[in-house]
Amino acid sequence: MLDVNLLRDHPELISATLSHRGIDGVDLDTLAELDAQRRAVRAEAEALRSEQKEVGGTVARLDGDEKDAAIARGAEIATAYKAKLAEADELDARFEAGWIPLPNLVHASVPKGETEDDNEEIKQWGDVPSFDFPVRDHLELAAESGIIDMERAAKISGSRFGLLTGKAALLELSLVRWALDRLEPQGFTPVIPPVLVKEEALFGTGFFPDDAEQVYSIPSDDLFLVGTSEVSLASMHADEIFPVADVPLRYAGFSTCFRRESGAAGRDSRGIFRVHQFDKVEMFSFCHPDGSWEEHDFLFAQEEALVQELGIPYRVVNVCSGDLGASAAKKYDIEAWFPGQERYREITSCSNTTDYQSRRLKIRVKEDKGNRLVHTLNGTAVAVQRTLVAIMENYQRADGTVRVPDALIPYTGFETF
RNA sequence: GGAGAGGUGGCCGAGCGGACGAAGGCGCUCGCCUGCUAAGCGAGUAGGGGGUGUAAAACCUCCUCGAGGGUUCAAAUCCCUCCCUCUCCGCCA
Repeated sequence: MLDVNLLRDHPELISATLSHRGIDGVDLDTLAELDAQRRAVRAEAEALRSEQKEVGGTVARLDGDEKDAAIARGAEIATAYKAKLAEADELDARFEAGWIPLPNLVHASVPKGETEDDNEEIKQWGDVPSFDFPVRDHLELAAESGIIDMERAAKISGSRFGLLTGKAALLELSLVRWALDRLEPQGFTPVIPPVLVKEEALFGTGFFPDDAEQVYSIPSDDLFLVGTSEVSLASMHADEIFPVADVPLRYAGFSTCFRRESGAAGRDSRGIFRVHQFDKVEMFSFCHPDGSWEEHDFLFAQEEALVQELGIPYRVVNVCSGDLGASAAKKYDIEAWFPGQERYREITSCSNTTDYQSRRLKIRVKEDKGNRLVHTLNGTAVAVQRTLVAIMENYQRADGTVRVPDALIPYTGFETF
């Protein structure tokens, strides 16, 4: 959620962001009028309330006719107050309906564009491997050993579910543990959070109302399955005020992630590249509002270090405005090279959501001159399934086996699979 | 799932219809005092919205005592619904 003061003092910044993001049809003038109106009506209601309290206060001290008169007067004011209050509430609701969906202000360095095709490549790392044998994709590589079983997964759960068995399962655990071991010394506290969350958590992080169609819901219990542990990690500190010394506060959350992938019908339908359920280690940081761009670089540096240690060639893209989520002010994606697809595909992303989430979640840092909203940032450490695919395809050998990246061997206990 | 207890400020804890945003204590901050880590004394110490503004300040006002509704001139206090925590029983990874 944006700061309402922007609408009052700098509406041009909002319109700039909207046009940057390619969103039109938002009537800021009407919103501003509605805002002024709701405040005026709220002020009238408050004046009545103040009078009511004053009159009410005299009732206890009066007797006889005077008391009766005060009670009668109080009743009149109470009626008027309730009516005015209802009017103010209604105006608030109308205002919020227009205000809440507005996305975060985008950073000036975000390229303007509509789809991921407009993302700006800013870096390449590593050498795209060349093979002197026919390249297999991850499913072909898994065929012999059967460590990825799509057919049986479909039997259990339908399409877009995967089953990792044997060494694939062990490799997942190795990846997770390896990532946590790298992050903990950098100040990230490992966390295993709930993945079933309340609506407030999704609203607070900006996934509601914008991406509601991507979220699995459990209507019988009013709970939702998270698409990323970012939701849980951000929400765990809702309504808190940190001492300045406590920030940046960093977590590395490990969780299963659930995504409906609605609208992705037909895309990446092969294997475990895009599935409804996957596992991920996610970095999350609550930091001082003056330091979030540095923190963004810091989180991104962790991502690069991890992918580099795995030795997977990648490129970095600065995600364009149209491909940016509502809560992000800026986002870098790392796209790994997938020999099976012969192109770069996203394996991590790192966003600075500035105060967009913290405003909804009411997370502040204590300062002498009033408390300030923290900035929140998130970044993928390891998206297990996609990383597994990237490893398999990049480390494949002529005989169809795969070499385990050196960094993981101490964790896997095996060198090939 | 069954039975009971309870949710108040950073923490503990009073209040159970009227001057209560809230006694008291602890903690913390500042000052004083005491010639030795300690003690004592004084002051301050929740968050948020709106308004006036000499706009850094100061002032006025409203909201918040788990959440939401209701009763009343008036609710932390009474009623209803929901959520959460704790204890005991049952079940269970």
